[in-house]
Amino acid sequence: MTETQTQRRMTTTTEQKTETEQTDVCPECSGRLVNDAEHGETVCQECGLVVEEDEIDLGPEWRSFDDETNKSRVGAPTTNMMHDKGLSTNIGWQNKDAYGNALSSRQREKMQRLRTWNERFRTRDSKERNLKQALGEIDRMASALGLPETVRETASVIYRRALEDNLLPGRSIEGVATASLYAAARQVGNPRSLDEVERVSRVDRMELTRTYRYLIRELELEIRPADPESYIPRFVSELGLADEVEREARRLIQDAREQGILSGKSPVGLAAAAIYAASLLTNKKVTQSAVGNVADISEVTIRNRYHELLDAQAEA
DNA sequence: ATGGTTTTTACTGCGTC
DNA sequence: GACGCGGTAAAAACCAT
Repeated sequence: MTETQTQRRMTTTTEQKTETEQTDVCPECSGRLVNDAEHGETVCQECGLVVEEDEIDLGPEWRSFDDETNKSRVGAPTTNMMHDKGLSTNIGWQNKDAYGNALSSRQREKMQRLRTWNERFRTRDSKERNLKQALGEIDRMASALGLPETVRETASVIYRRALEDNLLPGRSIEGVATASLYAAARQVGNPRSLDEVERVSRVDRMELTRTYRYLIRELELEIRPADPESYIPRFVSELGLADEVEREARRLIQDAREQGILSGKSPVGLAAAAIYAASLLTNKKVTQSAVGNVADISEVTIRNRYHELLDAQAEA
């Protein structure tokens, strides 16, 4: 591109004061990149390549509505650091008016009342936002895990209780939401393993288990160890196996339970092993690794468990 | 923190298709 | 030779104390 062309382009754009120069260069043609804040784009001056789109111009509005001198609307850019994006009202603590003069005692009392109310509204508002975000999160994870409505409702009840009891401070909304969902799924007998929950959550396993334990303790939730049987139907259908296999697997678990072999072993592992054993007994064989995959259990564990299950079966 | 239990990882050998 | 399976040893994770 020649000098004159560049010049011409520049003169047409310099009027737009919102446009700012950048030091970056175009990945395509090495031309100069220009940030066009008005359209929310970063474009190349040479070839017109749009590098970034959908940025939001947080600056004052360029257009003026009334007289030509006032070209901004009010307020500072918003920030995500505060729950209300810094848009709420703050009332200063000093008993001075806008000019720094002391207030009369009557005025002081009034200001005190205003502070109290403002604080009340603000915290209520913050709780509501908190809840909204958490419930959205619970909903998202629940659908990702294919959990029914009842689980979501239970989860949101648990979350609300946590919020009411002020269990949130020091913990992330994400974490508590995830733990609530995990607890709810177990409570209603439609459990998901920690692995599965962790996969759809934004928090890591440590935070999840820690928060979960905390919730159980503080809210005194009664949650028994998950029943291996409750995992069986889901895994069976994911493997595309017949109902026959499911029945057989259930029977194996029940027999084992009567012999007291179940305690201490991971319920998911037992379910997986029962399915594998059942597939052998019914001649509908699936591989250990296939079962292991849908259940997130190692083949070794399946081997160990299914031997025990078959032994227990022989005893009975 | 610690120790006991369970699960996982990695590796090896065997039989089959 | 790849695959499914069985077994083992050592590491890692989990849990109650």
